[in-house]
Amino acid sequence: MRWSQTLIPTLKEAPADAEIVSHQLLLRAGLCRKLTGGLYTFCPMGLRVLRKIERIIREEMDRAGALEVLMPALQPPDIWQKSGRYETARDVLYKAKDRSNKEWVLSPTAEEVITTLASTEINSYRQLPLNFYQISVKFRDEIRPRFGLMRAKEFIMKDAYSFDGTDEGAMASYRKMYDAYSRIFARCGLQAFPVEADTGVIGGNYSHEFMVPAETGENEVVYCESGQYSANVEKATSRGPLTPTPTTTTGAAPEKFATPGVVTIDALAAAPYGVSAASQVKTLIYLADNKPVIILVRGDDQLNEAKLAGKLGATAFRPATADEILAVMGARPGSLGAVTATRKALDIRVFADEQLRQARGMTTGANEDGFHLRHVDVERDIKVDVWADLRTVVAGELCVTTGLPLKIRRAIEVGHVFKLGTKYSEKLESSFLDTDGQRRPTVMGCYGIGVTRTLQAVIEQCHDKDGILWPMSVAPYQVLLTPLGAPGTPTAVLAQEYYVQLQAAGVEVLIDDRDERPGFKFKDADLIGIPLRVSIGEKSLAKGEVELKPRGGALRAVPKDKAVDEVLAFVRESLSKLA
RNA sequence: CGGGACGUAGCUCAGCCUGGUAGAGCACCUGGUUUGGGACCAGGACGUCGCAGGUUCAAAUCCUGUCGUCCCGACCA
Repeated sequence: MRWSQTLIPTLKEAPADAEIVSHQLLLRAGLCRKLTGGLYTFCPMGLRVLRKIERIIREEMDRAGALEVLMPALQPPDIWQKSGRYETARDVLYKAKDRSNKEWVLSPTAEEVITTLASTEINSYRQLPLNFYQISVKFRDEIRPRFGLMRAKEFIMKDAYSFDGTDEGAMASYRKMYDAYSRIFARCGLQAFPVEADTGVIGGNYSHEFMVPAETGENEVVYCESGQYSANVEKATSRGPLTPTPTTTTGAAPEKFATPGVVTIDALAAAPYGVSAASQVKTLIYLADNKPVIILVRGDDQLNEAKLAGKLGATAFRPATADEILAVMGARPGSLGAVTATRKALDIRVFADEQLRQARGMTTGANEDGFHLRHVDVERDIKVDVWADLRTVVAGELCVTTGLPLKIRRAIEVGHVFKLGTKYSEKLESSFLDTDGQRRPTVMGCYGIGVTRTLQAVIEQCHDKDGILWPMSVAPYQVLLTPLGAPGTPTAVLAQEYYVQLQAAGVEVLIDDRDERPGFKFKDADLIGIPLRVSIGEKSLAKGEVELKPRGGALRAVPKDKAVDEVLAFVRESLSKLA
C-alpha cells in the first residue's frame, strides 16, 4: 500500500480524553477514531490489525475442532427470560423496540441462541462433542465505557460454546479451549497468562481468565512466584491473614462498654481503647434482592463482594444505605453488631467469614450507638447461618499450595473460559439420548476472547516512548519502505523496485511515498510501529547500501542488492517466532 | 447512579476571575526556500465559544437548566 493512497491519520498530540498509553497510541497512530463515548470507527490500519488477530483466532479455533457459525446480534427477549438472564444481566442489556413496539435484545453474548440451536439440532450422543464459535459484534450497556476499546459499548468478541455428553467430556473440551487460548495470545505476541476466575453473572462452576499484566489493567491478580498459583482477587484464597485471629477466651460473657463517637475499626484500635483490628468483628449490612443480610468479616479484612455474590444466590445485591441500616438494626454504621442477644430483628440471615469460626475474645458493635461489646466468642454468641470464605486476600499472605508469600499485580482480561455445566441446557432444553436411551442435558462450556480489547492490550504491552512496536504476526504491514528523497529521485525509484519485488514475494509492504522530510517520516514510522523499516537515502545509496531498521532494534546497513532477501529472511524469522 | 473536572478552529490549549474586538501552536490550502529524526518565510481558509433560557445597552465571560466528554467507585471480553 502507498501511504499517500490510504488513510493513516497520525496525530502529533493525543486527544485530551485518551488517558492510558494504549488508548493514546490507538488514536495517534491513526488506527481508529471515536464516534462517541464507547464507540469507535476502525480506520484501515486498525482494521488490518483486527483482521490479523481474528485470523489467528480462527486458525486456532479450527485447529481445536470448533465450528464457526454466525448468530444474530438482534435477539428475542423470550429466550433471555427463559435463561433467567433477562433479569440477572438486565443492567448490561441493550434493548430496542421495533415499529410494533415489540422489544428486542442486542446480544452481549450468545448462550441463549446457541443453546436454542443445540436444543433442536443435537439429539444423540453420537453427535457429541460439538463446539461452535463466532466472531461478531457484541453490545453491552456499560455503566462507564473507558480506555478506548478496553471497555466499549460495542466491541468484537470471539465467543465459543461447547456441548458434551458427560462432565469428563466437558472438561476435555474446556482443556482444549484453554490450550487454544494460550496459543492464540502467544501468537499475537502477547504475554497472557491464565488465572483462576470468578464466574460472575454467566454462572457455572469452573473458570479461568487470560490476563495481560499491565498497570492500567482493571483487574487485580493474586499470584505465587512459584507459578503454581494465580487467581483473580475476586476468587483468590490464601492461608489467611498474617495476624492470627484471637482464639483464647476468659469465658466471660459479652460486656458492653461505652465508645462515644467511635465509628471506625481504626478508632477502636487506637488509644484509649487499643482493640487491635484483628480482634474486631466488622458488621456489614447488604440488601440481597431487597432483603437485608448481615455480613461479618474480621476488622482488618475487606469483604470480597464477588465471593459474597456466589454465596448469596441473589439476582441483585448492594450495600444498604445508612437509613436502611438504622431501620433494620436500630443502630448506625460503626456501632453495628450481630451478637444474637443485641439484635433487633432475628429473621435476618448472617453470613460470616471462615476467619471468625474459632474467634474468641472479640470486640464488635453493641447495636447501640456509642457502645461496643467485648468478650465476644463468635460461635457462642452469634447465630451464623452461613460460614464462607468472604475475605479479600492481601499481598504477602501465604500461598495455599506452596506457602510462599503471594503477590498482587494489575492485569487486563483478554479471554475467559467457563465450564458452564447444565445451567443453560436445562433451562433452554438442550438434551440428547445417551447410549442407554436416557435423555440427558448437554454439558456446556463457554469461551470468550475480547478481540478489540486484545488489539489494544497488544499496544499496551508493545510500545515505547515513540510509538507502537507491533509483533510481526499482527502488524498492519510487515515492512515499511522509507525513501528519503523526493518523488522521482533515485531513492524513490529504488524504493519502488523493492515495493514491487516484496509484494511479489508475498510481503505486506507499506511505502511512505509522501513528499515529506526524512525526520517527519521517521517520526510517523516509529509511531505506527511497522516491525521493519527499510530506509533508502542518498548518503547510504552512494555506498551502494540501504538501511534495515527493526522497530525497537538496531539499524543495519546492507548492500542494496541484498536488501530484498534480507527483508524476506527477517519477516520469515519474526513470524516463525510467533507461530 | 454517586463524587470530581471539563466543553472555545480538525488536534492541544489560552481568553472567563474583573462583561464590550474570537486568539496561539500544530494540522490544512497557495507560493517560495529547504530535505537523514515532527523545517523556514510569506500569504490564505477554518468558529452558531456544547445547547436552551435568563440578567445586561452589551455575554465565550455572570446566573439557571440541559446535553455531552473525561476521571474515581459499582459492571465485564
